[in-house]
Amino acid sequence: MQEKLNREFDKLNEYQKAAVLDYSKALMVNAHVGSGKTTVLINKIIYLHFVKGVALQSMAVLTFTNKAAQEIKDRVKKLHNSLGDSLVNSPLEDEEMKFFGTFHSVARMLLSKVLPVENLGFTKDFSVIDPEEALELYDRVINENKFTVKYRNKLHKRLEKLKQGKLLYANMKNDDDLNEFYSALKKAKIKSNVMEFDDLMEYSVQLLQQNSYHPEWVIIDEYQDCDKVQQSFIDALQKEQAKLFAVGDPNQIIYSWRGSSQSPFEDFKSRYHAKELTLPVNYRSTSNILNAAKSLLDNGSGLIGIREEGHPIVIKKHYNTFNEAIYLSEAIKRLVDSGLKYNDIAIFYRKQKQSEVFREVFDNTNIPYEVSVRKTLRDIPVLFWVVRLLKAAINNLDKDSLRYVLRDNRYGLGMNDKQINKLFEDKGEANKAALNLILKLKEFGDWCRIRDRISPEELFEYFDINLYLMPTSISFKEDSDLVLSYLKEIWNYIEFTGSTVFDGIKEFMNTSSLYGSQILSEAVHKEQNSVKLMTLHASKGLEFSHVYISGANLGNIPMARNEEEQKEELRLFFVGVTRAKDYLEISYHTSVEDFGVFSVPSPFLRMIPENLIQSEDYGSRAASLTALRKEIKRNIDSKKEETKESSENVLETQVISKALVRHDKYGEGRVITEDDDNVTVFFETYGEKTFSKMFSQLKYL
DNA sequence: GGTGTCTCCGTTTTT
DNA sequence: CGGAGACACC
Repeated sequence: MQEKLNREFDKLNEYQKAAVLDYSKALMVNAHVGSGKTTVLINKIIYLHFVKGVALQSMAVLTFTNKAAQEIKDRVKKLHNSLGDSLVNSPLEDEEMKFFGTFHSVARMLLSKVLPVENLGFTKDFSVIDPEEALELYDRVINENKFTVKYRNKLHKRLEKLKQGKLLYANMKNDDDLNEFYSALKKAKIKSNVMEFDDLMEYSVQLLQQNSYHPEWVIIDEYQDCDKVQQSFIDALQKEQAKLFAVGDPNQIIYSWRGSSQSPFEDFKSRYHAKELTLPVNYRSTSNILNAAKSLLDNGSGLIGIREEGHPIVIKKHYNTFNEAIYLSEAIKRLVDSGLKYNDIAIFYRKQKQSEVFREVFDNTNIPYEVSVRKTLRDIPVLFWVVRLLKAAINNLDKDSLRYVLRDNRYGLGMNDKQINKLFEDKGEANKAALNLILKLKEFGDWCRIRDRISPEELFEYFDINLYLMPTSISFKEDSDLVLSYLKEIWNYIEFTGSTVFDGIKEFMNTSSLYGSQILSEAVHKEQNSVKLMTLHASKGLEFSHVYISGANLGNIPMARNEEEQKEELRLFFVGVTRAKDYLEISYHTSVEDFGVFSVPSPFLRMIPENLIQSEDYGSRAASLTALRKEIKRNIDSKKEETKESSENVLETQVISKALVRHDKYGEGRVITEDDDNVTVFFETYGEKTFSKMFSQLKYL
């Protein structure tokens, strides 16, 4: 056993090993990009468990996404079982990792299993509602109390601001009842026994502070993304007693816009007197790519590469996204012909909207692709309807779900609010179908209790679900298959937890909004061998052999804003660049229609040293090079006319000539000639030098 | 209730 | 710039 462990730890490099074998009370691991962060985390857990004898149940392992949590659990399980001496250790059960999960799922677990949530007015089987269910609740509370609330379509944002003590639409002529609404909402949530995502964190922090629970170890993945609430959650869990282990990369802070600290690492170190270790070795990228990435960092010297030089970074100028998409579909076909797989290739962009053109062109050119968009149960209406039906069945207090089931006109009964209110008040002509459904919902608990075994099919029949799916409709087969496979998913869970059908469904439904998208992602990822299209944000944590970053224009990457936000955009760009293992291509467009985006390459491109770059003008091989140039110039000029006032700096540096400039290496010099692409500068000590205009780091004085 | 003017905001997004 | 909503006025 000990030998096996040693062999396992010997696979690590010296820095990784130091982080794993450290036994400080609080340790922060500064894990550079591609340095084996997750491997260290897994080995740390195994080390603590087997060497230091810490039970897995007494570790809280916190991640941001379900995907990361699942990966950690899978890998710990695998490593644990491969090390385990079958005489001493039995295979690892999921139950032992019950405090491994996202911040929200661990908070929920604590609230429903450990902490006295009753003190706040909830019961242990409260359910978690997603933002859209919350919106239904908001509507109901506003209507019931006859509140005046303006800007209803931005209510979620307004509430968020309110919680931060700020106001959206601060200059409203006549105030509305937002504050009153907010306190009424709090009460309504307690009455319906539901919590929103934020409530999970807020309430668990509150109760943790008042009660004496803490785990032995708190282990945090991607610490740089912690927002203030998550930090106080860690603090409340730690309680000056639990030991801490956190990994993260300050160069990859890309979510501070939702309220993470500006310097999470410094905060952590001073708060917990934490020791810091570094993982510097990047195994992922060629040295050209890694050096380009380092040039984007303030202090990239800590990052060490081990790979060969590789292909230069290609920077391509395209007329617009459409032209680029055509070019890419050809390029991708060539790559695949030469042996690369579609899923080795990814295209990143700043905004979801940018994916539309790629989809269209790839559809027409038969390139298999997959776009990462947020998918929830709500994106499959039939499943969402069934979920609401089951929620109403297991919780008769959940009037919002009942309303949804009755109101929905595709699968439900298509009733309006007036009719539903009448039904609830026992007035007027009763709708027979509705009464029948309500009766079934009420009796569901008893129906479950008097049976030992219930199959998904029996449940399907009990509610006459076929009837609601409309057997004559075209989508009937598809819909009923979806429902049945979803029910089977629930039954797997019931079997796994060993609970009764009723309790199992209840537990599953109460948490479905926390894991909803995860269930779907497997269905969505059926097409494995496809080109992946995603936003730069979504690319974090992934890697691909070939990466194309599209639309590196000023106003897009970065979206021109204040300095602090620009720094974050640079880190976002850094994240995108460092996803590439072997080949990186970055494009910018000369014709841009988007509001706020300019026909000018991103200033970030000029930060990359020229010697790492191969700059290509797509279409320059065509005969009409000059025509194309002229067209591009016309475009830039017309855009300049339009936006003369709004954009000062970057445009101007390209208009001034015979100007005094400074170069990092050659010092001060004077511009001699300059055209669309190049600048020739005379330096006192070095003579004449010509630079590519887009990428040289000349400063105009 | 209809119409014209004014103001604010826009992007990224996990749970 | 363009859309959504509030507000003022008829």
